[in-house]
Order: sequence, then structure tokens, then C-alpha cells
Amino acid sequence: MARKSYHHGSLREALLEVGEALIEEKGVEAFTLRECARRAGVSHGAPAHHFGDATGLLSELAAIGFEELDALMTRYRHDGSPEPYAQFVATGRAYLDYALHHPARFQLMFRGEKLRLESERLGAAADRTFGQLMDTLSRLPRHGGGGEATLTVDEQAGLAWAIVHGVATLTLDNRGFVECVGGAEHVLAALGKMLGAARGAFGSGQPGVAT
Amino acid sequence: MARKSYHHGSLREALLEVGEALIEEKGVEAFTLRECARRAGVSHGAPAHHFGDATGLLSELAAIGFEELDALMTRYRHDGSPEPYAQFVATGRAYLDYALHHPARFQLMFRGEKLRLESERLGAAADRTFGQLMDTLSRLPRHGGGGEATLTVDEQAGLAWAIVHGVATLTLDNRGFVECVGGAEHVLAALGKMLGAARGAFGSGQPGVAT
DNA sequence: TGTACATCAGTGAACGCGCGTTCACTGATGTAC
DNA sequence: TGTACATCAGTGAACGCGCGTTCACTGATGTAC
Repeated sequence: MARKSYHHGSLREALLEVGEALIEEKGVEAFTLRECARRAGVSHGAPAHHFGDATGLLSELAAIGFEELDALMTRYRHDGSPEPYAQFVATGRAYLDYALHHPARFQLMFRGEKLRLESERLGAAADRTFGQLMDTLSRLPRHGGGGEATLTVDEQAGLAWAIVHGVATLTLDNRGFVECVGGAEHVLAALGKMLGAARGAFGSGQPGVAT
Repeated sequence: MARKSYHHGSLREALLEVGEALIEEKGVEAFTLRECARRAGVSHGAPAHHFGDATGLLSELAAIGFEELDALMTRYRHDGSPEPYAQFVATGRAYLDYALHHPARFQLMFRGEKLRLESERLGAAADRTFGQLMDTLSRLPRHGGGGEATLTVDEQAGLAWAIVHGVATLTLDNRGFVECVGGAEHVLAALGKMLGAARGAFGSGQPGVAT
């Protein structure tokens, strides 16, 4: 790992890798630029040349996170049936998988703390991800009747997003949830069942099973 | 506000009040014992006599939070119809109201960071709250068929909890959510509609409307 | 009622720590001519 | 091909900051006799 040259060569990438490992290991709160520099084997002033300050680096990490999540959703959707329900389930599955496999980055991305929200890359990546989410949900067929019980696209999307996000954050943060109702898989399976029964509200297509 | 005596008299309570204000104002992460002491007009060593360290004080705050949330749920349930759906909606409503009115404390309670999880008062209060949640949900009638689509108590509870928690955390943390799908009220209304349509899965009683 | 003593609550000075930030610097690299 | 120069990336010492923790202390309070 010893550097030969005075210049690192790819310090930017190295800092991102090391920063990722750091938050995954000790939590977002424990993140410091100095520790990052230390792990990258570089003096503590060096990171400033690339990221300015800690928020800069974390925002970049969050942006990468959204890009990955977006790609994961696309992949899951592509690998499954094109049927709207299946697409919806694939998207939710990707969201949940991402959260459970990258808990610290998920928190970084969705809590929005310590992020420079004006960051162009971050904003674009987040918009693209949320856009894909909304797009998938908007393709679900509406409830046929057109009466009072019809859910609008927004309502449908909000509920679906809330369920998946709720399962993800409760599973990550809350022991009580896991103890009381079983793990995320358990709840996901229940969601599949409910979608079957509730397809009147969520649209009239075939229910996709979440397992 | 000047103290007459050398002893504060009710420093413990004062520190809790001041700590509450501090996290609500600057976020849980910015909480320090020294700032607490400063605001209570007391030397920075004094809090140690009552709480040991920062985690001790925060755990006490979280315990109080659970006690309040538990009481709020009880009140909402008591004020509404005894019908199972209404009870369920009242519980969720209390959960959401609490989160939106005490965002920092809600985060403190549910993220579980910086808490002494062995704390007796905290554990008891949390258990009681989650118990009430589960109890309310378990009274919802089961789906009649008994077939594959039947949700168990745990599944039903997990889904309901996840929805409400998801709405709460996304509303608090995520600008994108609010922009894409409207506010918490909007989503709650949608939940009411969906419950109507999905009552086959959530039980066969009267649907309660969440608005 | 008074005295002696133990206990408790709050003080304030001191310590070491790791942090972010600054700054003059130096080694490496690229480019113009 | 060589030289001169600008620019960039990384160095390392120094600074001030607020934090938690420790410790000997002192004022107040309660209790035993």
C-alpha cells in the first residue's frame, strides 16, 4: 500500500472508499476528515483539496449511493416481469435490499443530515431515483370505480414508499420492531398478501408476490 | 431565574427541560452535557451527579418520550369509538402526531442511538408503548377465509407499524417525499381510503377513516 | 434545643483529546516556447 | 530537446475550540443523640 510518489494518484477515489468503510464501521456521526486522511495514509490537510470539508465528501458518498440505488432498481425491474405490479414489487425490493446491505449509507442518504443539499451531483442523483420510484408507481392501474375510494397517483406512491421505507428504517434502527413482528422478510411477505387483497385500491392488475 | 441557594433544588428536572429544548433546537447530535449545564445556570460538573453522562440524560428523555407517547395513544383511543378500526386509526394518529410535534425526541426514541438500552425506565416505557401498539392491532378482526391470503397478527401489525413509521420519518427527514407525494395528512387520507378497500386483508370490520 | 457528623449537591480549575482550519512550504506535473 | 514557469497535490506545524473527565473543595441539608 506504500505510495512511491509524492502524489497519491487517486486520492479522491481512495478517500471515498475509506469514507464509506468508516461510516459503515462506526456510523455517520463518527465520520471525520482526519480519520479518513489517516486511513488513506495521507496528511490530514490533503482531503480539503478534493472535497473542501466533511460535508463535501459525505455528499459525494450520498450521491454515489443514489446512483447505485437507482441502478439497482433498474436492474431488478429489468430482470422481472414488465407487468406493473411486478415492477412495483421489484422497485420496493431494490429499495429494501439497498437499505439492509448498506445501512450507514442509507441513513446518510435519507436522513439528509451532514449533506450539502445544493450539491449538483447529489440533487441530480436523488431526483433520478425518486423519479424512477414515482414512475414505476404511476404505471399501476388506478382503482376502477372513480368513486371516493380511488387513490391518486400521489397517494398510491406515498403509501407504497412509506411502507417500504418504514420497514427498512424500523428493521435497521428498532430492536422492538424486529422482536414484535419478525424481520423485514416477514413483513414483505405480508405486504405481498395484502397487495393481493387490496388490489382494488392499488389497481386492478395481477398482484405481484413479494417473496 | 437567579438561584438564592447554593443548591439548585430541582436541577434534575431543570436539566431534562433544558436538554429537551436543546435537542429540539439543534438536533440530537449537537447535544452536550456542558451546554445543558450552561443553560441551567450551573457548573458543568453538576449534571454528573444526576445522570452520570450524556447517554444517561438522553435515555431519561427518551423514557419520558415513550411514556408520553403511550399516554397519547391511550387518550386518542379513549376519545374515539371502541370499534377496532377506529382504535387502530387512533393509535396511528397518535404515533404520527407525536412524531411531527416532537421531531427530535421522536428521533432520539426510535433511532436508539446515544441511549443506554439497559435503562430500566426506558425499557419499561418502550415495552409498554409497543405493547399497546400490538394490542390494538391484535384486536382487528382477521381476514375471514383462513386461506393463503390471511394475515397473521404479526404481519398485520408489522405492516401497519411500518406505514405509520414510514410516513413519520419520511415527512421529517426527506424533502423529496413531501415534494413528490404531498404531506403526511395527504398520505394519511390515502391510508384511510386504502383501508376501506383492503379491509378484506385487514379484517372484516367497518373501515375507520383516518381524516 | 443544641451539637456533631455524614451525606449530598454544586464548584471551579485542570487535564488531555481530537477536531477543523490555516498557512507557508515543497515535490510533482504539465505546458509554452 | 531543453528550459522556464505556472499550477496543482500533498506536507506538517501551529492555532483555538469545546468536549468529557477528574478531583479536591465547600456550602447546604438531614439525622442521631
